[in-house]
Amino acid sequence: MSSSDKTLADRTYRQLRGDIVNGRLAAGSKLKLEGLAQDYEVGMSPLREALARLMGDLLVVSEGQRGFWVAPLSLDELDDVSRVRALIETEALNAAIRNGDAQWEREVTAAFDALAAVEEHLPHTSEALPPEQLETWEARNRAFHAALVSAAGSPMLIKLRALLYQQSERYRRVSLNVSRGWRNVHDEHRAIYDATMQRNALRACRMTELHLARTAEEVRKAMAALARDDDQVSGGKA
Amino acid sequence: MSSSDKTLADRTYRQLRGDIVNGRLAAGSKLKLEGLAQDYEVGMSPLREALARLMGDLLVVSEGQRGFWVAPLSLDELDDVSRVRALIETEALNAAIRNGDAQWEREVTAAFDALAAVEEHLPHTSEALPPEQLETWEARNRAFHAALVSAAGSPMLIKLRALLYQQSERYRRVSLNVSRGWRNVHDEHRAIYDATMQRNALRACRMTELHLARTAEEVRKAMAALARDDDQVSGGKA
DNA sequence: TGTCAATATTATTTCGATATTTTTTCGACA
DNA sequence: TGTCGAAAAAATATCGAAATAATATTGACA
Repeated sequence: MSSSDKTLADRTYRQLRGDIVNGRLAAGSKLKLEGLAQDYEVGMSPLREALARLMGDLLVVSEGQRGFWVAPLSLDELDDVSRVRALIETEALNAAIRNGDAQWEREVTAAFDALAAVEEHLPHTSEALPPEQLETWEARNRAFHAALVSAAGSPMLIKLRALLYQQSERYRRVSLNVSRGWRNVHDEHRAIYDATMQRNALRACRMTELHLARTAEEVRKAMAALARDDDQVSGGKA
Repeated sequence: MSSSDKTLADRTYRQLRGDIVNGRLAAGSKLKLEGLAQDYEVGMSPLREALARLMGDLLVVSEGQRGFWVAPLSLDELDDVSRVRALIETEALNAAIRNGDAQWEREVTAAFDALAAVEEHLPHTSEALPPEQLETWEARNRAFHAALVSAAGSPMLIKLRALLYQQSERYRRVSLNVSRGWRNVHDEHRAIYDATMQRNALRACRMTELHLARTAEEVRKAMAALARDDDQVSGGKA
């Protein structure tokens, strides 16, 4: 499938990662090895190798001799991830605005335009979004935020940012499955884009912080609602 | 060996990690699977699982169907790691000084005292340090820096800090094998400790930045010297 | 009825061998 | 002599089953 799928372990790693991030594999659920091996059509070796790599991405947790689980999501971790992501993301954006050349500007603009094309006809009401359109938005949102910081000149900062973005994406997908109303996220993206193009690092970082904080707040509400529902359900059964 | 060595893969992961960080496995060297399996007395499955996890720690790199290598060290990456580490470490220290309670103060003090006990009779001259004493210093230095930020209240910040500390340690060990002179690193540790105990976050962070920058500078010189020697050697042969 | 231990079951972990790919070697040919 | 390509060697990647550990079940006993 992907470019660097030289081995089965690579392919399985990517498939599992996608299924965890988009929530197809539920947070906290047990990963039964035999079942996974059948689902992904691989043997134990590449499967375990993929799971070991996912531990490094903080998407999977394990306990010796007891197996693997999808890393759980929690309100506390949401706050933690959001705060650290804001730190890393603003640091990277700041550096990118300092270092970025004309080529970078073109790439950011292209990514922004592609994202804008999807966002301009997002439902403002609480309609459900077709899954295919959601995936397009996710991909372009990811590409836009990645393009912004791509000129930071720091591979390590980029790497940590990618890790944290992925964590955030997991949380965001939860909220998209609960409250299907889209706040005007496009205005926030445009504010970041404009400030970046004006090389106004301070404003670009402030707008980024605001953007991340608002997203986190939305997720927090969705998770709190979910937790209430779960309590009701499990409470009703008990 | 370690506490959580429930599986062979765990044990092998820890052994390999230690051997990479302390330089026993040279940076950039090829990791031949059969040889490693014999050295560590394990089969392919736990070995590959351990290597996959080390990729997440940025200690091992791989290329599909071509195997694994110890992640290389470079001057560029040294700068990158040092800068990002300073960012994370000061953020964490700042939060710890804000949040730390009396128990935290006691732990930091205990870690500092233990470190001081080793550092006070370090050779100021360019004597070589006995390996056993070096390992003691490494362990206590790690424990001191970990204790400082332990009250940051942010698991993610702590996790990223640990990753970056480990990267730095790899580089530092290079310089310790080249220039065996110890600068007065104890004064720097004491300055950080004192400022922290006075809850002077600004000063504590400044002292930390200085400490990290000086260490990086020392490593940079050592690596530059090494690179010159290597050029001579490979140049002489070519 | 409740607890505990022995047993059965299920799941994870590991090994050894095989399949596949890459790298090296060697010889034909220009 | 140098280059190209085919065959041999070496190394990686994968499978399937055996070994090991954790969990669930059962029945004896208090």
